[in-house]
Amino acid sequence: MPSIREAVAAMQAQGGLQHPEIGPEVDALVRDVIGQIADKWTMLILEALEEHGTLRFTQVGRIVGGISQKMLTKTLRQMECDGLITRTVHPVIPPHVDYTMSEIGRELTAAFCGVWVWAETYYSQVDAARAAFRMRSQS
Amino acid sequence: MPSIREAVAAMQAQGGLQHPEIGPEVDALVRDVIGQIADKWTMLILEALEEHGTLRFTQVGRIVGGISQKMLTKTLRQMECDGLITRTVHPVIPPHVDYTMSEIGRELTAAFCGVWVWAETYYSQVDAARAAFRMRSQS
DNA sequence: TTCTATAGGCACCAAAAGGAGAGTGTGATG
DNA sequence: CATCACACTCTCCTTTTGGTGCCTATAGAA
Repeated sequence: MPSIREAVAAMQAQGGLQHPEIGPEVDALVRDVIGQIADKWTMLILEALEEHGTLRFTQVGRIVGGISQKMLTKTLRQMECDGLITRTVHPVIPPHVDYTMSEIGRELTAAFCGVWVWAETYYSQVDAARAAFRMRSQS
Repeated sequence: MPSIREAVAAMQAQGGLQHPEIGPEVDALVRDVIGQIADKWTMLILEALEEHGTLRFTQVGRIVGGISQKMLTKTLRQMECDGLITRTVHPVIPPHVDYTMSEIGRELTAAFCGVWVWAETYYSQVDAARAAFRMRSQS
């Protein structure tokens, strides 16, 4: 199993500064990016777009499911801002807006694939661990 | 939600994994698990443990950096509950508690490696996209 | 004797996230 | 004429998140 060490050497800046050539500002940026994209709705929207290609506003909402209009707007704006998706407005009435994944959005989806597989593989073990934890806490 | 179900099925087809049936309750659980572990502090703590092996409470706090005691306690508890880490209490004074990654914690870290690499690779493009977005918004 | 270190618990408070519902503009449709 | 549809925006409200400071026990050091 390849170590995460090489890939995220910048993160060591906090702990031991074993790689001084990667500055703390890079570390902060990577942290910030992770903080933004490591969001529930972002991942679900990425997945919806990966599945269905180009989608309209309400279509994204329907496919993701359980998301309020407010959060849908906000998350889509953030993703557009970060360059994960492309927003195309057709100036017609009623309004028509298309959302499409960008190249780095596709790359991120591919990178996140492993986490989905992990969840699918281990969710039962996580569930068992939670039950065991509750039993331990009671005694 | 059929979207996740199909996506995971596609991943399994790609990776050669096989699961006979995936119901909506499984989907909800997977969503829940993703929602729990897709957390900033959880990821940083996982990385700290991957880097340094077994750690004590204050060591984790120092290595992660910028985390309050309250959030450290809470996140560690959640991770222990989910079975991502193992907590060992040595009944001595002053108290001594060790935190170690479990097997599924290591698997998750490995699965998440791709996202760290993505962030390392594309953070500059994300930064550029944000600047472009701000320019667009102004005009 | 006094002080320190460890791993938290608990109470209080500020800030942010997030949901519900109403409003908006207008062309097409009944 | 009235209604619908889309893609939002806005306000009000509740819930969650997260920070700060104070508290605990006690062996060993100063």
